[in-house]
Amino acid sequence: MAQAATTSTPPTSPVVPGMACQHGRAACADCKVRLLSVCAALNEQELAEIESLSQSCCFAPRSALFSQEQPADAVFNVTEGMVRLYKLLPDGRRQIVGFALPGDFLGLALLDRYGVSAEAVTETRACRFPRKTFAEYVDEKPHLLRRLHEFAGHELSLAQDQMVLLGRRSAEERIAAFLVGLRERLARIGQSSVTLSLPMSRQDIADFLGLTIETVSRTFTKLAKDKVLLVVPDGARIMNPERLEAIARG
Amino acid sequence: MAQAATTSTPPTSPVVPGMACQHGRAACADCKVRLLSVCAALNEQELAEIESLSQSCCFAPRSALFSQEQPADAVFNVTEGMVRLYKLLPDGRRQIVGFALPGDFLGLALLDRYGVSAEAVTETRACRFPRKTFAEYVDEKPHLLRRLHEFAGHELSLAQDQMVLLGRRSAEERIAAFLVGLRERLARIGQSSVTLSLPMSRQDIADFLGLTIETVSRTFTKLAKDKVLLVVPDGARIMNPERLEAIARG
DNA sequence: CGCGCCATTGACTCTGGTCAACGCTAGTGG
DNA sequence: CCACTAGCGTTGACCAGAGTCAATGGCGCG
Repeated sequence: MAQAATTSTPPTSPVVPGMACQHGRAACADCKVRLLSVCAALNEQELAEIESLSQSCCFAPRSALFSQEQPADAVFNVTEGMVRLYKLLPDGRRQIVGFALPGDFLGLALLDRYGVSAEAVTETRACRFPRKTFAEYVDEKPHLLRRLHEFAGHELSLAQDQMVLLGRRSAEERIAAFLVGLRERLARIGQSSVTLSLPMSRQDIADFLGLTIETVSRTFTKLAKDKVLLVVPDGARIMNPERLEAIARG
Repeated sequence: MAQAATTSTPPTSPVVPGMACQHGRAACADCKVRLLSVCAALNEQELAEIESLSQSCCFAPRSALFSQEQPADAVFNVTEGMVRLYKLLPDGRRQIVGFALPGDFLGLALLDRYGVSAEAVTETRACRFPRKTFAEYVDEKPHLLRRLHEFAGHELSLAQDQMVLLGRRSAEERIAAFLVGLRERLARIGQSSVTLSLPMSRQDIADFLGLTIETVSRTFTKLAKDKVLLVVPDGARIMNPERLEAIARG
């Protein structure tokens, strides 16, 4: 299973090896996702301040950022990669409640314990803030809190859309909505591409959409047979976006 | 279908008839749900201020507080009754994303348009704030924003639990989790009772749990046959809470 | 080369959906 | 006062979409 990320803190460097952090840290001023993230609320001065509160962390695929029910000692700003957020039932059934992309913030609720588990899907980089430090900083920066609240509102809206998907849509509609939604999110962060990259496994997709791996696979095959997509390794090329969107909207 | 609530504003009185508001307004200082609601973040002074910004509204069963996609000109603090929040698919399929109870806040996201529709289930009373006015007030009261954010975090957590329910649980588990969850919420607002009151229709329960009315009915019957519940008009008496909770947790 | 993992496909099952009948209750009007 | 109706909930019979179980294929890696 996923190893725990040993976030040992080298006292002098803001770069934390996490699982295996090869690259040095980019300065916040140069951050590619800055304007997409909560940090867009901050001016130069504040950016420097918050930079000093954070560590840049790398996470290898399948490594955990944090686990459900653990004391929430840190919050994260994802800058690169992809993270799956999930909950487990006692018998092992898993529901993925979201995939976090660059610009997404983990730990919005600022609660004492994590409500979900988070695992890197791909090699992931994130800025890590000790929760208490971060919460204190937020307390003196209302515009940052405002920004966090906007993010929470957006998350809530996505969650409600996902409830509609899980409660009322067919397998084909779920897959279509998933692909359309992911494409939109990737486009918003400047990663639009003819071929949609799907780094997560079929099992991940199934656990996100409330399906089984077999149904996901069959549905991809059907959409490919209908010339809506072309299934490629670790991705899909959307051949007929209008048709896919029509299926997605129900 | 649900009539639109004509929120005609009598210029002198803070009591808005809404659909049919028979009773006068209770002062915020006497508000029964004050400590449960976002208002708990406010001191006496602020309570008076916010009281002057709001109108007390009544909504008859089946009347709309607001509708999805409409411009969000108001936010609400529910003080009495029950509200269903739902989304519709183009073909009429409905997913209820939550039931709001006294103390709940509607319009957390403070966005330009409502993301869901809201309809009174029972006779409902709510404090109505013009969104712009409310947003301006929040901007100068960071501790109120903080409180709103806590509420948003809590909502998000509930939404994630609901995703697990919709994505991974059986019909019986859904019903059990619904009953246990509702009982807990009612207990938290001081409405605990041996017999759980279920003012919403079977169709509402079905649309909340991603089931059909027939499956809801059959599952209630099964739980009754198993002596876990006793089904009564507009409610259920929980005969075996331990068993129900065991089913609910999966 | 062969092992293991993941995805795909097929055959069959089953949970929950669909369709239809029926009953109960509340409201209405003769 | 009671027949009639409308709406909601329950129940039964049947159906279908997705799940389960199992076999196979493809690919990367030791």
